[in-house]
Amino acid sequence: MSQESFFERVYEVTKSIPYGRVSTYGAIARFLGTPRSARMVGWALNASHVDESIPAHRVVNRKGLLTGKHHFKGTNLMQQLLESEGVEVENNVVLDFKTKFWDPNSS
DNA sequence: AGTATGACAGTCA
DNA sequence: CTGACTGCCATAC
Repeated sequence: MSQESFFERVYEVTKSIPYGRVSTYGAIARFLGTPRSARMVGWALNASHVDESIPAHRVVNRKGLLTGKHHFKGTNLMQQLLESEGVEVENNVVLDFKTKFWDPNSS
């Protein structure tokens, strides 16, 4: 079974997000087998800041809102990274979110 | 063991 | 689509 904590699983999935794509907490949580623990995903990503290899900026809530933007080093760093990958962001919200959305389960 | 917290999701208006 | 309320899970103290 899983010796690794819930967090490590979130890291694996988050790092599995392809370039120019974004995912949601619910999708990740569901991929882990706990669709109700979307909040845990956010918590895990909060601790993910220890590992810079985790593209947490590609993870947004179901509304495509960059909720964790305030958790990043720079206030505009998260948006900057997304735009750099081809993901248009306006007012902390991902444009064409449904098009950029990537589901680990559908992958 | 119980309480408090959290980068959410789903439902209702 | 947005705003407000509730529910759920896991971690930390």
